[in-house]
Amino acid sequence: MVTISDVARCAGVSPVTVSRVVNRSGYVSEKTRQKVEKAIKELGYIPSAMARGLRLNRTYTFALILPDITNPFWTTVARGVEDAAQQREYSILLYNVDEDMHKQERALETVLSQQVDGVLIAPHDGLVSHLQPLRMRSVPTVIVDRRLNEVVPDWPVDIVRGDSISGAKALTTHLISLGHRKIAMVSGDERTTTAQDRVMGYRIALQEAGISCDENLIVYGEFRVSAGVEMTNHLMERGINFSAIFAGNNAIGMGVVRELIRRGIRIPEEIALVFYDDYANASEYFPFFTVVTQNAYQIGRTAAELLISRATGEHSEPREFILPSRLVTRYSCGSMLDDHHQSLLSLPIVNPKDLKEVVWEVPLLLPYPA
Amino acid sequence: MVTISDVARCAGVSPVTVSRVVNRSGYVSEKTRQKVEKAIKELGYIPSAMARGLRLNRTYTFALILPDITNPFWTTVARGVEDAAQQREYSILLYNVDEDMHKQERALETVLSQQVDGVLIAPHDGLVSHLQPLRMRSVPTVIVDRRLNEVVPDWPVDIVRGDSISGAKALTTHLISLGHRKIAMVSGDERTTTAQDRVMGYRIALQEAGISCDENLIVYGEFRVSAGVEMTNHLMERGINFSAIFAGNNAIGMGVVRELIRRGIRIPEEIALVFYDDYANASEYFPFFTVVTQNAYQIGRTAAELLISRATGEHSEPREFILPSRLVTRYSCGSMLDDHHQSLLSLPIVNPKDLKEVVWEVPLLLPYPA
DNA sequence: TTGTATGCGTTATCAC
DNA sequence: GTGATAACGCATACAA
Repeated sequence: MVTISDVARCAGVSPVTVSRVVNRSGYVSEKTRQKVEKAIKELGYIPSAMARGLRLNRTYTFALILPDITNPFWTTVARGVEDAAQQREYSILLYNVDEDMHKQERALETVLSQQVDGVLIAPHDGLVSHLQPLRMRSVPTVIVDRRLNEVVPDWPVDIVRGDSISGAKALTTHLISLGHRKIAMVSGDERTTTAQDRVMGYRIALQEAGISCDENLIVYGEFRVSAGVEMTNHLMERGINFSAIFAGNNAIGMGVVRELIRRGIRIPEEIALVFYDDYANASEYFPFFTVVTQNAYQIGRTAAELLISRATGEHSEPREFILPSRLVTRYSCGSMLDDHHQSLLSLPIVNPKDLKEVVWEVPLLLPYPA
Repeated sequence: MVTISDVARCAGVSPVTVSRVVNRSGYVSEKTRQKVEKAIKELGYIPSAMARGLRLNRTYTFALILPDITNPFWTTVARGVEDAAQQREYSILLYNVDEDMHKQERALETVLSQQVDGVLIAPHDGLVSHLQPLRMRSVPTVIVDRRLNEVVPDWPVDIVRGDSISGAKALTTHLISLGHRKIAMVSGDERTTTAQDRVMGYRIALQEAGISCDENLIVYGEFRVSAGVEMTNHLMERGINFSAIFAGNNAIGMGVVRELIRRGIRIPEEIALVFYDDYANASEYFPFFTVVTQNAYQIGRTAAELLISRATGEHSEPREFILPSRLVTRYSCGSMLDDHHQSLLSLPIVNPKDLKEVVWEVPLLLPYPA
């Protein structure tokens, strides 16, 4: 390996001078600079980020801890994070933790040993205790698309997320406005704050519509396609009566679709369906369900930028960004469509030319009482 | 920050002893081990991976350089890589390079400075010169889902990929067997070896069927949805005559679908469509096109395991793994379906219960002449 | 403008 | 069994 000393020897100067040239710090005469640069090129010298990091206590690396890099929502978040990081010369260490607390703990431990400059994490639950390692060592942290269940006055975490409560309320209200009264909520893991918020939004919508909430209609599982299949199956097997399904996230929604299709149940004629978050634009190709979409790319980008700003000391007080969501309905959107489009409801697939795409900016309903 | 010396002081031993306890190396008496372990716990000591890396010249980190972490194929590869790495306590540095040679170069430079133990890369093109930095510093390297255009006797790179030639040949033959003679090839960037191989397989299939290849039917673009839209548009605008489209990858395929739907062209009645690689199981939900799928997860997993094996010196001679692909056809697969299923062709969407799913292991056709 | 000395946190080597 | 010493590659404080 070519080190700074090799370059120094080759250029006939001291290592410090090479360092100064590389980092553009301190005074270096034009002549020596050129000598040094020539030597660097000749030897193909590349500074060791590790040695530099050890010395400076800065690695220009962030950790990105996600539940599932296979889910289009999270990959788009990751893409936003990566773009912002790359632009500012930061690298990203990726950890996939599967909504598994054990894996999350291991990832956190590893991350601490790596001395990253910051952590972007979608924590499995809202307990601060599970992020304790980050807090103790005051690692700059941004929480992505989720939130904490507690207020932590002495730990300045930033949060970038959508407003799941208002999004879920919008979806539920949409279904109610179409005449649905029995709406099944097929949710993800109850411990995640997004699952909590989406169920909360669902309850609020029902309450405001004067519909009593049947607890049998609320099912918790995992944020995965297979869980969507299983939960749908479970509901059908138990013979529970409902005319619409609210899928707690995009993967669950795809599972619901799969199971309903398998059973030969037509969407939305027999059972209507709404998703939280689209699934790689599935709603565009398969426009028989309605989605609330968050701008995942922007969430990722904003989170990374915020982390850079915190890591470089540009801000220190905690910040929370709540990005807007949109309700997108392309079909079965009776309450929003005119008669002509209503009549399309009986068709299983519609030529998009005949479709009116309705996009509705979901108003933020914050703050909510605890 | 708590260092090894702090622990040593707290336990009343020397740093070396602490190191021995942490790494289970050398002899340590049971009594001191307990003292040290108590001190570690009390102080919350976490070894610095950086300092250790500097000393050992090993980071337990791999770089994963991908074209597009938003594409379900690559995310599944990434997932396989991550799983294998996590299992062996390796971390993954993720770089997204967008089939952009400039970004790839920057990523490589960064990666070298990080002193990763190995690199997993889907190189933009097959030129060894563009991987020169890795070769010069003999960084253990595995090429993922692509290959090199040159033979490099003195650089032992491993390769894990599918056989795009045979896969593309199978897809093309499938179309030919359905009666198609004018098949448009909507390919990705001509510089990537997968694009080259898939066009090659397409040509071979035509040739074997005695169909002359109309060069106007071959279009090159990017491996993205938007490019799929544009290329389809381009073909239609130029009034070129064809009855089927071969999409060079999954994203392009989704673009083709989007544009055909937009134009109100029915798939496959008016234009048949095949994809290379599925798109998040799109073919399952939307079973009117045929795909060749690679086991992306296995590709990623195998690649990571291979890299671990090389990084730990378990093997040194170059290896190439060619994983099998499958042709999956669920609809419009006239030549493979019986009359009943043939009759389904006129329906735009079919209840999967009525569908015969045909999965065909694509035989490897290697080796091919250069 | 350049160089010397020092230390970042760790572990291999050798001595006791 | 345990400890002192040196070195990994770099950048800072200080001296020249």
